[in-house]
Order: sequence, then C-alpha cells, then structure tokens
Amino acid sequence: MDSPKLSKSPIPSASAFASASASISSSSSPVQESPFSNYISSLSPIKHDKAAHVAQGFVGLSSPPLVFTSPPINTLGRPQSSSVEISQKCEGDKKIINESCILERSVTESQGLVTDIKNEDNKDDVAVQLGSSSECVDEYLADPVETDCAKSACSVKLNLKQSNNVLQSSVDGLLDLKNIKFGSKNNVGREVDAAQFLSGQSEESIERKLTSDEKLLKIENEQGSAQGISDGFQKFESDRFDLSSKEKECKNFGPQKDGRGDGCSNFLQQLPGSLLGVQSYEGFAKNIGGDADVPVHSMTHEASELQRSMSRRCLQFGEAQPEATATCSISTNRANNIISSTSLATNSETESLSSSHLDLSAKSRTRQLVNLSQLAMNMIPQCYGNSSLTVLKPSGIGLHLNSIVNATSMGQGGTASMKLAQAIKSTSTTSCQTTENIDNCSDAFEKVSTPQEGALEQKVCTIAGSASESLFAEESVGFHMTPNTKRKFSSEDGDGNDMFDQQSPIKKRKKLSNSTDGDGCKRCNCKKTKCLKLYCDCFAAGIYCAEPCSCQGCFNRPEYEETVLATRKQIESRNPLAFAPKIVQPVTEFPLSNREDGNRKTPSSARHKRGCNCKRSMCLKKYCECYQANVGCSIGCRCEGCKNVYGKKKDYCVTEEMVNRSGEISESRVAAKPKKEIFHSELCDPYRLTPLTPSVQCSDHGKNASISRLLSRRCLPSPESDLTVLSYESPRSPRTSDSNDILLETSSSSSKARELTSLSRVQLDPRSRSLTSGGSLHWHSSPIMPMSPLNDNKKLQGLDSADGGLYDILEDDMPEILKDTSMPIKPVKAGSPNGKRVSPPHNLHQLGSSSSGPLRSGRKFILKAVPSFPPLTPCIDAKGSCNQSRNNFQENRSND
DNA sequence: GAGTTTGAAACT
DNA sequence: CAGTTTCAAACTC
Repeated sequence: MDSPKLSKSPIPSASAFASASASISSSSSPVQESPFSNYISSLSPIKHDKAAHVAQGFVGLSSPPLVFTSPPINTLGRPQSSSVEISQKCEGDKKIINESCILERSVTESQGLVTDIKNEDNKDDVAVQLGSSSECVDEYLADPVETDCAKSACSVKLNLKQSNNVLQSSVDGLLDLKNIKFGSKNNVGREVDAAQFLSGQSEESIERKLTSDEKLLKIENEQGSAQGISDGFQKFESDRFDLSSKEKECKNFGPQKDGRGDGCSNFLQQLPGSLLGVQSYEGFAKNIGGDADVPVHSMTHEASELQRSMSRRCLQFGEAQPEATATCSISTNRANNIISSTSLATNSETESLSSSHLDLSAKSRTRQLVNLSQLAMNMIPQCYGNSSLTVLKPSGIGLHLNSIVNATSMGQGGTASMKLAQAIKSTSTTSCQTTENIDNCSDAFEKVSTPQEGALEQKVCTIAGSASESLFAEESVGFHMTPNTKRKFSSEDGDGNDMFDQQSPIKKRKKLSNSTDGDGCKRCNCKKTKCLKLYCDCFAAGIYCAEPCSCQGCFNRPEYEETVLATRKQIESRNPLAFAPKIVQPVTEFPLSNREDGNRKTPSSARHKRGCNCKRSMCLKKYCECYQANVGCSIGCRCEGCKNVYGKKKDYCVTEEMVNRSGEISESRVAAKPKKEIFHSELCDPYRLTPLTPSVQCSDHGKNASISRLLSRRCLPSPESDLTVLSYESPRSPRTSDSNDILLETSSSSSKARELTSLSRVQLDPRSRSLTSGGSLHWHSSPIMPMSPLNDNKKLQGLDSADGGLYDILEDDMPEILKDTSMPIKPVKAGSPNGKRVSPPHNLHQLGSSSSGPLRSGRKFILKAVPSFPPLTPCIDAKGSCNQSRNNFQENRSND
C-alpha cells in the first residue's frame, strides 16, 4: 500500500483518448443524453479514470499524435459535423461556434487574399473576431511571462497601439462594411481591453470589471475566442520560427505586430505568411487523412471555446465565491465550457506539438492544419494571459463526476482536468525531446502547459467559487517548473507527493479553511488514510487531491491512478453508492407547470441520501451532513434532538403525514409510503434533473433558459456549493420554506403521479431508446428513497409486496449483459460500510423489511441503465465529460 | 495553532 | 447488525 504502482499506460489508446476527447468536444452536440445514463456514469469513477488513464498514456512517445485519434472520434458516434454544423445545432454555443467558423473562414480567405465575407449573418462575428484578436494579443503580450516567451520581439506598445487603433485603423484586405461591423461590435470589449492594458491591471481585475456586466463579459468572451485563435497564429508563428531561427521569428513578428496596429485586417493579410509556419502541421494533417477536416473544425471550435473559457476563468477567478454563486448559472456554464474546452484545447495542443515534432518538413498546406495550429497556439496566449505558472504537479482534478455533491461542474471539470493535466504532462514530456529546437519548442509549450494546468485547477476552484484558493495556489506555487522538474514530480513516489502535500500545510490549511466554506472547492487534510478512503473529501468526491490539499502521503493522485481506481472499486463493491451524491432532490419540487417559466422554487426539499446520525450537534453544526449540505433532515435521519434549520426531521414526517391524508384512493398506497411517493414523482418527472447527478443536470440544456440556468447552478462542484446555490436561488429562508415546500411538492407529485406514470415506465424500460429524464431514477432507487409506487397497480403491488418489488420488475427486464457484470448484483451486504446508512430508516417500516431491497433496486437501476445509453450519442456542451463518463463506463463494463 | 468534539467511515 | 475504532473535519479556546 505504501508503494502503489504507478499507473501509466505504456501504450496509450488513441481511440480511447479520442473518445474521451470526443465526448468533451461534443459539448456542442445537440443530442441530449439520458440524465440517468449520466448519473450512472457518474457512479462509476472508473470510467473517468480510464479516460484519464488513456490521456496519461500519451506521455509515452510511442503514443500517436492525437490527430490520429480523430477518426475514432467519429466512430464513437460523434457527429462529423463541421463547426458550422455544430453551430447550427447548438443554440447555447452557437455564437461561439460561429466565431470559430468564421474565423476559420477568414483564415481561408486571407490565405487567398480574399476578404469578401459573403455570409452577412456572420459578419458581426467576423468583426468581433478580428477585433478581438488584436486585443487578445495585447493581453498576451502584456503579460510579462508571455512577453518573455515571445522573445520580446513583440512590443507591448505595438499591441497597445493596436488595441486602441483597431477601429480607426485601415482594414487592409477587408471590406469597409466589415470594418464597420467590426468596430461597432468590438467597441465595448475593446474599450475594456484597452483600459485594462493601459492601466496595467491584471487580467483578473479586468475580468472582474466585466463581471458586473454580463453582456459585456459575453462580448469579451466572444472576442477572446477570436483572440485566442488569432493570437494562436501569432504565437504559433513565433514558436515555429523559433525552431529555425529566432531572428527570423523576430522579423516576422515585428511586422506582424505593427500590422496589427492597423487592425485585424492586417492580421488577416499576414495570415498567409504566418501560415508558412504551419506548413509542417499541415503536412501532418494531410497524413492524418481526409477526415482531418472534421477534427480540425472541431478543434477550431474548441479553440474558441477555450479562449472564451479562459476569459471566463479569469472572471471567475477574480470573483469571490459569493459572486460566483450569484451568477451561478453563468458560472456553471462557464465552468463547463471551460473544462471541456480546456481539455480539448489541451488535446489540440498536444496534437499540435506532436505534429510539429514529427513532421517539421511537411510542406503541404491545408486549411485544417491552419486551424489546428491555431488551436494549438491558442493555448499559449491563454496560458500566458493568465500569467499564472503553477507547478505541473499532477493536477488534483477529478476522477469522475460522482462526487458527492461536487457535482457536475467539478465532476466534469475534474475529469477533464485530469485529462488535461495528463495531456499536458504528456505533452511536456514528449516535448522534451532530443534536439535543442525541440526543447525550445517543448519549453514554450511547457510554459503554456504549466500555467494551463494551473489555470485548469483554478477553473475548478473557480467553479466552486474559490477564488482565493485558486489565487493562493497560484501564488504559492508560482514558479515555473522545468520539464525535468515536471517529470521528476510525475515520477515521484507516494512520498514525493508530500512535496506538494506538505507544502506549507498550515498556510494551505488556512487558505483552505477560508476558501472552503461554501465554495465547494473542498480540499482534504488527510494524514493516515492516504486519501484513499471516504474520509477524504477529495477521494469521496472523485477528484484527485491537489495543491490546496494538506494531505500527507497522498495517493489520490493521477500517478496512482490504478491504486485510486482499485480502491474505489473496492469501496464500491462494498457499497455501490459510496460515491454517489449524498444529497437528493425530490423532483416534485419542480412541478411541470412551473418548469416552463423558470422554476424558482427552492430545492429545499433536497435531502441527504442517507440522512444524518447526529447525536449532539442537534443538526445545527457542520458535523451534521444534512446541515452541512444546507438541507433539512428527513425521515431517513436518525438524528436526535434535530433542530436543523433547513428542516427538522419531525417537520418532514409531519408533512408527509398530511400529504398522505390528502392522497387519493388510488394513491392511498402511495400515501402510506410518503417517501416513496415523493421520490416517485422525482422518478417520473421528465423534467426533473437529478440534483445530485451533475451530468444529468447539465444535460437539460434543451429546456428553456431559465430552467437550464437553474439546473446549471445546481451543477456546482461541491455538495456544499451545490446546495448553497440552491439556497441562493430560493428567496425564502430554508426554515420557512422547507415544510411548506415539501408539502406542496409532495402533493403536486401525487397529483401528477398518474400522468407521469407512463413516462416513468418508459424511463424504467431498459430497452427504451433513451432515458431522457431517467437521471432521477438512480436516486429513486436509493434505499432511503424507495421507488414510489407507480400508478400501475401491478407495479404498485410489486413494490408493496416486498422491498424488492421494483427490483424484481427491473430484474426481469434486465438485459443479460447487465446481469452479468463484475459489479455485484446481489444486494449490498448489510454489513457493508454503508449498509447502515444505506439501509432504509428504521422507522420506515413501510419501506420494506429488508434494507437491502431498496439498495438492490438501486443497483438494478444502475445496471439497467447502462445498455440504455445511447451508445454513441454525443453530449451537448457542458456534458462533454458526462459523455465521457458514460463512454468510459461502458468501456469499463465491457472490460469487466 | 493546539486541542477537543463530532459524526461518518471503517472495522470487528 | 450492532458495537467499536479510526479518521478527518468542524469547532473551541
């Protein structure tokens, strides 16, 4: 145990990686996946880990460039749609996608010296991109580190000048019309950038400014996308030329910068020249195959998203948790985008790097390549722009989404982050090759990667609203690690981790304590468990420990992926729900009628999965998990003297009684089992998004904006944050709203139970094509939340007859494939670690005599859901990791 | 910052 | 399954 073996896959699976990448990149895919499936995937951290594992495998030189993985992506079912197509499909990210598309188009045009943009709709976007590109460069150059990396060839002044003059500058090669549009659109963001640059404020500061105005922010983000691309070009050019001659690079850079002063048009004009540097990439791309187009487009899109994410990240970074919470929906979305885009960008980066190393002599030129290079380079400015150099230690970001509560964002982020970190690591390692030039190149990339990783971590933290923490990490570890150093770190044994773990633990802890509360970016302080037990918050949340952690001898790190996975598996074998979210939200809380117009109801009905067992804290302190999660105690709690301000257990029971009394005859049984009923509604509710299933929540993008926003908020990383967000949404105080909410919600659910029955049935049917809202199923199967009886008397009886009623039903329908899984199908042992907690409340006689019954049901659900996954259905936007999780889950299953 | 309290997790 | 131990977070001083 003390020396867990390293888990590096010697031969990385390109296809696997591609699939993971595809999952993430598919964030824009309009196809929604079943929330249930998401949840399922979330339950199995192994999947994510696998993805991560694959990513790690890229460390090896033998691993093929990511570019090669593109085809597999398609095979995974990812629509081979160009960015344009994506943009048409995805409403949320449409604009961003358009940007990338347009930029791409612009590039193409510029290559041919054709500046005519035919698509009027896109003109604005183009303009924005053009304008922002220069700005991005400004920021990038403004950063000391960045400037340094740029060989000082690029004068900051020039950039400043450029940013100020963009509007007035002549638009060589561009139509006047375009210029006009461009100017009008970019004014806001430009002003901001200019001010920022002039004042010399940090990116965060600027971003903070933008926060006040969401729109403004949006604009900037959009610009950022374009900026990243254009900047990427420049950077690429810089690096590219650096390989051959620094002087040459300077030469090229100089004019370019000057040209930028004249506006984006100049930049475009120079693109053809810049593209020369991309030749090698192009050639490489050609080798890749005809399908390169798709990946490239995707990457372009990703690049833009990445850029945007970075902007968002900065914003979030600068924002305090409260603020983040306030703009929860935005933040969440951002976080998702950031994570997915970041991961993608990272992949791209890796690809680019690999390609550059592999085929420097290639001469063929393809547009796709250009895009690729753009994307790859895009990473640089971003990283530098953030100006944060973080140790390239194995990122502490997540194993999977299960997380307790650390829901979605974090979960996704975690997964993506992990992948990113690994990809970065691999990139860095790979970069460090023989030739000096290559070293230089790799160095440059490393500089990028390092901060990138840091940025990612920051993002994760930001997602949780832990700006301070992020800053701390950044500052405390703000040194640039050399490739060797990185390697050293990555190869260090468990004790080596202590280097990070024990890095001024006190300081960290202090910081942690300050940032932990409410931000959801929890970090552990484990000393004896090596962060491989549920005691460890990080481990329990399915994320890797990171810098903020003060743990000792930590094995919950990417280096010990296998150990982590094995441990998790072991724990899951004992209690399949061990890593499941702890807080459940009854669906009833969101009546259908309310959903349409943006439900503002408080998730006050959320309850702890297993309930608490407080004896002395009276559920008034954070010792109480219910209280800590900002949820009221429920019938499932065994607490004594409950005074939970979010809802007393007693009140909860009373409410249920009232509901039962008012229940209809047909629902009498339900009334007899209030708890079931409540969760049944949850189960049946097609709109319900499992609060605990981040991925599920995130999958609701198809709904109206308000709903999506609401749901997104609930995707916050940590249990605490998650609930906090929920609380925030509620104008009412927990205390006053709780009981009433429950009552109303329960009643509502009862009345709707019937009409939802059919739907629920469909969802329950494993053969159904998709479990659209099935995400809520998982928890319904939770022991504590037994499935509520369905309208169907048959099913009702089945449920009533025995705790395993539902289970039986499911079992009958369970596909063979599910029946035969490595996962123990038999009910969890009563003696399982969680057995106590998982088992139904003692006072819930109606729930069944056997505590294992409900649990079994839960397991069955999980297993059943697997085949129901739309195998290759890509997730849309924020669900990238969710898909990944699902895919991984499937993969893992098959392996098992 | 050290020590205590608390309750979940793990163990028996 | 209940009781006990271990653990780390929360809390107190």
